[in-house]
Formats: sequence, C-alpha cells, structure tokens
Amino acid sequence: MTVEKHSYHHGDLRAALLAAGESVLAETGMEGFSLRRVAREVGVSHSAPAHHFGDTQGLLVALATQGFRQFLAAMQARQNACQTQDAGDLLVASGLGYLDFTIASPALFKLMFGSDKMDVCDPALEAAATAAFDHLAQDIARLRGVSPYEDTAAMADVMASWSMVHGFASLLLSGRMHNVQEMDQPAREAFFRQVFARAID
Amino acid sequence: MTVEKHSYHHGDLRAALLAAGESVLAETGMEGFSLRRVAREVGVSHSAPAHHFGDTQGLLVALATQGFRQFLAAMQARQNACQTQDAGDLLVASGLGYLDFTIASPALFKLMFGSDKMDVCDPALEAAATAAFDHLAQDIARLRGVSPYEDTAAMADVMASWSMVHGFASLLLSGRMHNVQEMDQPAREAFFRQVFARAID
DNA sequence: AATTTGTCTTGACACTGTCCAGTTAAGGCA
DNA sequence: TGCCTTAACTGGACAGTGTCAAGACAAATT
Repeated sequence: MTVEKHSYHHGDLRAALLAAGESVLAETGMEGFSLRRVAREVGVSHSAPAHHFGDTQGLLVALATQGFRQFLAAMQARQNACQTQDAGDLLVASGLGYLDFTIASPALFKLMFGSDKMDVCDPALEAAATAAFDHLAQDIARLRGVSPYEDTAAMADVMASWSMVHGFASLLLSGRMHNVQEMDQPAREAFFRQVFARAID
Repeated sequence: MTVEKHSYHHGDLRAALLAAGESVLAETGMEGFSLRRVAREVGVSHSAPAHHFGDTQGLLVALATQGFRQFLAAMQARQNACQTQDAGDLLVASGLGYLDFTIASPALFKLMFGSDKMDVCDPALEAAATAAFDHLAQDIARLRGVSPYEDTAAMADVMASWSMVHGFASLLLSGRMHNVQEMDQPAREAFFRQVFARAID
C-alpha cells in the first residue's frame, strides 16, 4: 500500500492526501481522523498537509467537496440504471442514489452535512453542493413541468423531497431507526419507496 | 457566575458539570467543547469529571440524554399551546416543537443525532430517545386510529413524518437551505407547514 | 550557472483525554 | 467522642493533537 521510495518531493501530494483522508474517514470515521495521521498514512511529514490545505478544516472542506461530487454521481448512476423515462421514477431513483451514497460513505455524509468544522462559504464546496441540489430541482421540474426557481409550490416540492430523503438517511445513520436498520437491502429499498412516495403526491 | 468559595467537596458536581457542559455546547458548539474546559468552567480540577462520567463520551451521552428530554418537552409545549384537539393539528404542533428545539439548541441536536462519539446503546439515552419517538408514534396513532406498532402503513406514516421534520431541521442547521434560512420565524413556520403536510396526506 | 519559487522537514508550543498515585472530607460504626 | 472506610477531588505524567516558524531541499526560471 504505502510507497517505500521517497523523493523529497512527493509529486502529487495533494491528491494522495485527499485519497488517504477519504480512506481514514471511511475506516475510522471522524473519530480517528487527524491531520498527522493522514500525513503518516502517506509517509510524509506531519505538517506537509498545511502547505496544500492550510489547516485541518481546509482538508476537510476539500474532502466534503469531493464528497458532494460522488454524491451527485450516485444519484445519476441510479437514474442511468433506470429503464423508464417517467419523471416520478427518475425522482425516486435519485432518492435511492442518495441513500446509496449515505450507506456507502456514512462518515463522509456526516462531514458534508453535520460537521461544525466546515466552512460553508467555501466557493468550491458551495458549487459542488449546489450542483447536487440542482439535480434534485431538475427532477422536480421534470415532474411538475415548472422550474422550482419560478414556482413556489414546486420549490416546496423540492424541499419536501429533499427533507424526506435526507431525514431518512440521517436517522438511519444515527442508529435511531431500529426497525429499518434490521432490514436487508431490498426490504429497506421497498420501505423507502413507500415512505418517499408521501413526499411528492 | 462562577462561585468563589470552594470547599473540597463541591456538593453537586455532577449537575454543575451537566449545566456547564450544556452552556459550553450552546456557546461554542462541539468545536470548543472539551472536558478540561467544562471542568475549568465549574472551577474544579481537570480530572474531576472522570469520577462522575468516566470519560468524555460519558459526559456527552449524559448531555444528549438530557437533550432528548428537552426535545420531548418542546414538542409537548407546542401541543399544549394548541387550541384544537384535532389529530392533524397536534401532529403539526409536534413538528413545530421539533423545529423549535433544533433552532434553540443546534449543537445539542447535532450531538444527539449526528455524533460519532455517542454510545447509542446507553440505556438511559436509549430510554429518553425512545420516549421522544413514542410521542410521535402516538400522534400518528391518534390520527390513523391504529397503533403504528400493529399496522405497517401507520408505521410508514411515522417514519415519513419523522424523516420529514428531521430532514428539514438538519438541512436548516447544515446551512444548505439558503432560501429558508433567510426567512423570519413566522414565514419559516408557514413554509414548514406547507412542506410537512406532504408527509401525511 | 545563479537565483527564485514551491515543496517538504524539523522542532517547538499550547492544548487535549486518560491514567495513576495521592489528598481531603463525609458518613457509618465503635 | 474517636476511628476508619469510602467517596470525592487534586496534581502530575504521558502520548497524542493542531498550528506556527525556521530551515533544508529540489525544480523551474532567468
């Protein structure tokens, strides 16, 4: 895993730190995350990351930004796997993609939405998050035939479906939805469809 | 604020630590929270808390437990302020109480639902969380005329309304619902009603 | 070939959580 | 009353953390 040959200059340290950061986050959660640890993982001095990300928050913001892109990709992947072009089905597919990402990368999800140490105003982060939001807004636009940005009722639909998936996913992660946690993947998916349907009709 | 007279034995250190912990959490969020700081706030040695709470997680779990009780109280308070006895109105009142608590104690809310460093299996925490959940289940039981524990459709209603409020509240805190954040309290409340209504009908 | 620039290292500081051995006071028991 | 067991709290130590400053190194530029 770790490379043995060390030239003084790493070559692509920034990318390596991002990758290591993501894997540390995935393996140990925010609990075991530290700048020094990520540096160690890459085989580099403890304050090398500072040059690329400033401080811990800088690295976390970069990870969250990456996360939002994966997040969007997960929703698109589910839609691409969709047979029909029915607007309702496509929206549900987005919801399932939302859930996929949450379950696959719980720590990243918490970082993106739950963390205190997150500069919400970072432009790159903002852009990635907005792109994900816009995807959902488009789903609603297709369903309602109006842009949510021009129709308040459609915007309420966006907020409703977003809140619904997000709440479902968050509660699942928080460990407070015991009955759903016990389900296997297909059962959970069916139950989610049943719940999510309430958000839009 | 801080008491100057120190007898060796504090008297009610446990309660004092809980109070200080809550205020630190409210003022600085999870960011500025530390066992030593809470101890300092109370004017006590840095390792005094250990005797009452074991470790940091112990104090946090106790705070979250307290939080769930306040959380339930917030929902009940909104219901008590309710004029009608209409089941639908009472459910909405619970939702508004949910939001009240979230906005009043954002850090505590994040701790209760979002934190990694939380022993989800702690019996007292479990009990307090379940009590809050049961409150919502009762709202649905009143609305549907069936106990959600005996009717899967009603249980789906519970999950739907819970997910909806929770998602709405979480997204609001995460700073990613710009348009809603800009609203003043009555406008936000009206918009929430509009969104929340979709969860149940 | 010399110098500038960006990359990385090393060492330091203040802070954290947790452990451990000690000190102090309170409450039961004679 | 006096003793003594036990709970409450202290103080110091240790490893680990984030951040800062000064320096070492190599690549790019001139």
